[in-house]
Amino acid sequence: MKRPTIADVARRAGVSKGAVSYALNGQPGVSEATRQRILAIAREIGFNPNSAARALSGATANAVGLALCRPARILGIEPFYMELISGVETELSARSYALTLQVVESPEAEIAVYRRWWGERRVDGVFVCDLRIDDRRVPVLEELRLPAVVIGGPGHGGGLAHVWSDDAAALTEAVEYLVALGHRRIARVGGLPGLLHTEIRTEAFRTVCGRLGLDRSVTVSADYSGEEGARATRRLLSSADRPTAIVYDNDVMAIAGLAVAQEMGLGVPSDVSIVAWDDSALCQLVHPALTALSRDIPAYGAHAAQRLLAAIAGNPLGDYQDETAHLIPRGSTAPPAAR
Amino acid sequence: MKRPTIADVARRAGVSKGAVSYALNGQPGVSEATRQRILAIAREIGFNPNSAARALSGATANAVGLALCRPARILGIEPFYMELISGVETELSARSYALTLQVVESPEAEIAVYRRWWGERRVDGVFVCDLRIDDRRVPVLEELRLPAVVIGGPGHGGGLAHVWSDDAAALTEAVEYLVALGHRRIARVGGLPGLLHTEIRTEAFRTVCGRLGLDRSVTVSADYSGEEGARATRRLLSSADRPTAIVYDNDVMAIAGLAVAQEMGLGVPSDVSIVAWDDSALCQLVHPALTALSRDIPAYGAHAAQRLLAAIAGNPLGDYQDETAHLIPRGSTAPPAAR
DNA sequence: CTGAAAGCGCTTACAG
DNA sequence: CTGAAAGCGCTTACAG
Repeated sequence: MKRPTIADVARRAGVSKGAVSYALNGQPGVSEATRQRILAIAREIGFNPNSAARALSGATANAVGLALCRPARILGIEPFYMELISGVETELSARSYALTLQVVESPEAEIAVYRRWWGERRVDGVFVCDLRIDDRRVPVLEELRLPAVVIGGPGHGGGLAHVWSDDAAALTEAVEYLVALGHRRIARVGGLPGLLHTEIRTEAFRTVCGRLGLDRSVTVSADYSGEEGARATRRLLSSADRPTAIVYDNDVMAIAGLAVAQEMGLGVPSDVSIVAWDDSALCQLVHPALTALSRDIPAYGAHAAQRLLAAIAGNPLGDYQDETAHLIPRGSTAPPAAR
Repeated sequence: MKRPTIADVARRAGVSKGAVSYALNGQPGVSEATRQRILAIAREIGFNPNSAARALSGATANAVGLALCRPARILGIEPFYMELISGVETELSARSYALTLQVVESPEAEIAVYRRWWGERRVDGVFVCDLRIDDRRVPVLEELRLPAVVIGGPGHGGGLAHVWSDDAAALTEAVEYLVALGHRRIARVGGLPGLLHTEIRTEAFRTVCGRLGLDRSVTVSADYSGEEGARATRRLLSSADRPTAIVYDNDVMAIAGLAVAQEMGLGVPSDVSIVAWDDSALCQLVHPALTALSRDIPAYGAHAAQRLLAAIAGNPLGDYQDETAHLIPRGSTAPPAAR
């Protein structure tokens, strides 16, 4: 099959190629009657503008990029990214923007991808995930002037726009809830150290525990994987001063923690209460269902996409604070048993 | 920053733009010495070919497409797709191919996406997932002559190349294993009816149960989600003629089934044995860990990508049968208790 | 309101 | 082995 071009439309309509371009792009320069005639013909012959030609003249690729730097085994199991992508897509599809996805091995590789995308003019902008403190990607994106939206924050994104939610407040709510139930020895299994949201949560945990006088609280670091979540839980639950409640930085580690408790013959929630972060469907698949810090991740992605498209269009909207995750109590939390 | 173009490289090297193009693409037409000089300069000034310009003249977009038609809540929770994508990416990145991802709402929308991608020349080829019997996407892709690799099969892909694995054999192995343990009442919670791999498994289940004389075996249909997996399990376990073992079409439903059994006060594996399909890390997160039909999904994706790139290059390699999923026994299966 | 033309940055026959 | 030129299919000033 031969792809129809703008010239085919122009010939059929008896106008110039320029007129067709104006009509298709909603620009002034053609009469309304002509525009409608051209649009009808384009539809009839199944015309779609060649994206390469358009990119070459218009300088917009109509595509945005998302580079993910997590090992395959974590990417697969973490519902977060796919949910985020689903949300991003709803915005992008509506404006016929494509999403270019790339899985990278390291922050350096990710930076190389950005440089290549920029050089190839392959994308008009990018999403930046898993922001770190003093993130080396930020100055590169600023130097390239590649429009970018940081998913996460606040802060540490240089001049890049953030779409973020208040993790400190959410964590504080979870701890206060556990304390209201009567817990005093609360532990936290944190995500990868160095990631900004991990650090924000660690700091918030320290703060709220200090304020409430929970002096035996502790954070153990893990990498968001089930294996490390399990290991951290095993360590916590076999310590002399066993916590009565554990807050996890994602749902995968929380589920692994639940299995470890059951394995060790401890009841959940009778012996240990468990709170998960990120309330994917996973949390309701297990028994007992997990109390979780929930938020609408597809919406989060959609907001990020809106901001990125606005930045690309030259109307940056600045930072955006998304809803704060809120606690959904389920069967995995209860008052601690008297011991 | 101004992006360097081929003209910048040519000027610096004191050669024509054509010579630079030949040098960069490994074509004959420049001496080895000149080629090296040109490559060094390109590297030095950070030149990357503009992908739009290249696509416009060369007719290749250096991108392939993947359209996924599953609701966000299932996409997020099913590790399969992300693992597949990870594997696809390893092949694509190695050849500087980009992956364009699109989440669609319906098979019709997916077909529209293919037509648009083709018309826009946005991708050089596509992956087709979740093949159905008499799949309407197949004739469209053939008509468009858009190179495509079907992930799944065998059969029902028209002239499109398949990368598939023998689900019938894997399912048979699982049932034979359960029978060897002593089970006679085996149920199956199947995936979405209409999907080819679901139908293949349903047929294989019927066949092996017939052969082994398991006349009370039954398949219940679900949609791969945890909710429906739980509902189906609840139905099966509350029936008078309760099965002693259940085989699930994915890991998410199996985990939901495990929770339901525990909820109902049934022991796993003492009262019910559970076998999951697709052995993601999830299966080892729960307690007891799930016996699963395991295969290397990133490798599956990588093979599909190799085939697609070959087809795009004009050297179609034909169908490819990937490894058959093999059973990994874990704690969720055991001989049935005497009743 | 419309048409003819230049130009985006490459690739690739075609001459030398 | 190398250079000059056409062409891919659009967009967008620039004339009319």
